Amino acid sequence: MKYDRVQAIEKATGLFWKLGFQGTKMRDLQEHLDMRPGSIYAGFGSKELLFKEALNHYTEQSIQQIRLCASQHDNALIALYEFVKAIVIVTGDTQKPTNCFLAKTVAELDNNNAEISLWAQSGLNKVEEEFAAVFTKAQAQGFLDQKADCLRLAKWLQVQIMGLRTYGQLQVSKEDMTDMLDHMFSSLPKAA
Amino acid sequence: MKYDRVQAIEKATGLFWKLGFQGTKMRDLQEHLDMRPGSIYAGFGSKELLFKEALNHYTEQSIQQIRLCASQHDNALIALYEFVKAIVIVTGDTQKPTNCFLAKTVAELDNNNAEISLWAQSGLNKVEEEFAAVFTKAQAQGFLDQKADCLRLAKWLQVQIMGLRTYGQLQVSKEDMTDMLDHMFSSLPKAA
DNA sequence: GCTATAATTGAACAATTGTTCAAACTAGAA
DNA sequence: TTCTAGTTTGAACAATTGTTCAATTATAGC
Repeated sequence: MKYDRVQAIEKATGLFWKLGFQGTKMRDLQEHLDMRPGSIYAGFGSKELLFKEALNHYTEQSIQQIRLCASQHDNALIALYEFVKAIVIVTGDTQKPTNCFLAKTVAELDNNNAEISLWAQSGLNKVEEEFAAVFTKAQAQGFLDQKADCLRLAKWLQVQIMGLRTYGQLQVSKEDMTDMLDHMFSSLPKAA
Repeated sequence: MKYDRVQAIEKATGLFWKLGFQGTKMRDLQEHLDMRPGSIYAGFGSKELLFKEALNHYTEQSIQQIRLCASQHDNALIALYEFVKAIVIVTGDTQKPTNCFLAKTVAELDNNNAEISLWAQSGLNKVEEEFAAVFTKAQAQGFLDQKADCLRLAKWLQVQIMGLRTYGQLQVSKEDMTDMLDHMFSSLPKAA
């Protein structure tokens, strides 16, 4: 029976996310995906190609999450707040790393793996565009100052999320995290 | 002739910083330090112990930089601004990664290398204490609101730096980085 | 059933990894 | 010079790495 491709990519994403590209060994993947090396290579070509699939999957998933949040709240700014909160405030049961897979990949790999790093950077750009779109929506809704630069705000949000997610790997209380999150969003240029 | 220990640690720090713990191979170190494997092991014990030395060196260096900035400016808030600016705004000639070595280490290593990760976290705590001390100084100088929580501000500053340094790895213009940096510091609770 | 195509298996490979250690070298005291 | 304690050397090792491929098993059309 042929293996379930989507499920395999999901499992690979989880492992790569946690261990990184170099930290994940083919034998870890074999165990985690319950696939033999031949099958993995037949299906994905190489460790690097499978990793790129994982980056793509993660990026698409992230964008879907942003759109879901945007559709669930009348106020686009609150939608962004909830999106970030869901990522940053750890709910004890999930085992997902607090870290951003794309940012982690960019940090891990240098020029020896430039292609993978650029792949991850491209994912971050897509996410940033999505943020900008939601800010524009907030502007149209009248929740955000008309003069605000949405592209710049999207960059700013990326920085904030990267900071919070990196910091979240340390032992920080939920209160401190929520505190910083609230402070962050209260500094946005609200409509007059 | 015996090798120069401090210089070796400095070179090792640069390499580990750029390539990470897993990405740096013993043979890279041998080449970079111009030392044979036997000498490295005689001097440092193992790759892991040398890495810890590098983390210590980086942490001490960072704290010294903060103190230097603090001593060079009458306004402690401006001192912090200049410290962050020097780190985040890339001056073309230096080859230092924009990334924070400690944060990168925490991100790279999971529970399989918990000890090293905790070592890096301890370094981040020391730096955070140093930030808190400078904020307290700013308060004493009357540049910061007396009611401000300096420990909380230190955490906030860590988050901002982590965000900016991670984001700085992408292709961003100096203008955008400076813009975010200025915006960041302008949101501090200045004294009335 | 039979055959042909597709997918899976897992032993094996060459390359790379962190590390060791006997031998060679060095510098200073006698 | 001779002795000795401290260093450095680099070939070698066992373990681990990403990857391959001939053999095996499964699937589907007749």
